[in-house]
Amino acid sequence: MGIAERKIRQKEEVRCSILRAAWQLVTEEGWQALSIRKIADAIEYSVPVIYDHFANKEAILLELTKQGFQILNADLGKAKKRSANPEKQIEYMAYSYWEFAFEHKAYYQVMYGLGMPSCETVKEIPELSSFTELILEPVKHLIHSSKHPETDPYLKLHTFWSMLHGLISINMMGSSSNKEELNQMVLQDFITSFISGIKG
Amino acid sequence: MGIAERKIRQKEEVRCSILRAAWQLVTEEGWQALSIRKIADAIEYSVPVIYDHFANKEAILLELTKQGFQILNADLGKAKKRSANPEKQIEYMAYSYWEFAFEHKAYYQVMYGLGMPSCETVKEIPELSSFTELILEPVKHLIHSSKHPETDPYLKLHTFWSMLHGLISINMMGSSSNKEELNQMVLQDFITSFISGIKG
DNA sequence: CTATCTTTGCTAACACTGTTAGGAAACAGA
DNA sequence: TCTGTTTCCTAACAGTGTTAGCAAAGATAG
Repeated sequence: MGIAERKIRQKEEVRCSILRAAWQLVTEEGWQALSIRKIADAIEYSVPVIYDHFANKEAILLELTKQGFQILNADLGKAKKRSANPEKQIEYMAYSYWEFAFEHKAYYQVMYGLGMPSCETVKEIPELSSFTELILEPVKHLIHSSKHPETDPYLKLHTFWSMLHGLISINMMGSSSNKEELNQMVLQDFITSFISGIKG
Repeated sequence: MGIAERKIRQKEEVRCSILRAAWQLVTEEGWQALSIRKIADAIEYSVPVIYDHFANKEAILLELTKQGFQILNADLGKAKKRSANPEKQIEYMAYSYWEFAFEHKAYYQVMYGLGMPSCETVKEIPELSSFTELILEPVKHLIHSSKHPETDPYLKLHTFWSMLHGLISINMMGSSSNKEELNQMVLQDFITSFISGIKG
């Protein structure tokens, strides 16, 4: 019965095209300008078809968020492999995270800028746990060989993530001039500060 | 001509009642649920009257943002006065900032959660400069008496603010259980990390 | 006191938004 | 061919921000 399979494939195709259209609209006009009707226009279907594939608008954004975390995870994985030294790993991952935020600005804004409102639902992103575990490992190593080996690594992970996110979000809304220069300094400042904070 | 003055006073009263109503709606239903029509209902005027006092919806939110920064500045000012030691001043101010965020959650979310979108306009908040200067002073002192007195204080201020904001925003969307405990630790962790980062 | 002119505040509309109910057409299986 | 399902659209509901245009009330001048 290849006929049922074709239907499934077609359905999947529509679902995909919805996400493609949504993503294009987000990059072109910002995620706040995203609307169901614009998506419907883009995929050349009527509005209710979208609701056969997604429960609501937020579900679409959530899917894009997942995609974002997948890319971020891949980037961080690569960065980590560049060294076996935990200290260097943390540094490279911080740079990688930073680069992701500014090179995939649209993704980052959907992932967090959508931000505080819908973040009860964000907990249910499995991509998020791989993300945390990726960073957790070198942090553990670093703590282990520090002056305070009893430190809670989850606490440090939390701090790492939060600070990095804060730096990025404050920077994103900032002066827009002297971008490259300041960013480089702020990031370096953060990394040394963080690592020296663990070492004691 | 007391008659013109009365008119001005009345106009100011309406303007005030708009902000009061807006604020009440924000605290009750969250700032995303705020709508011009709900405000109009609350103040018992028709919709267009609101546009005689504010250019648009965002202008109302911006006004609330300003109020938020005024309160925050007052809090930080008090915290600072509790000690003459720059190190302690930074610590107290960090605590104060933290407390503000969690006790005036609605304000904080309007101030930042409105966040990245409308933050080209946020630059034009004069309250923001007093805010930065308040923190800048102890940072300068601390740098001056550190191992690296040539460090840029603005860079450190930037780092301080960003990290604190990051900690708060990540914490706000978090597990909601073990709130008090974790928060206390994360905050303490940040402060020591930051100060030790300056000292070298 | 009346006529004019300005201010004030309303109704109604425009152009959107997310979401859904209900029906028509196309398609699959008997 | 007839029946039942799936697919898909039209149209509507209930909102949103924003504005044009008009009527009533207030203030000013003759």
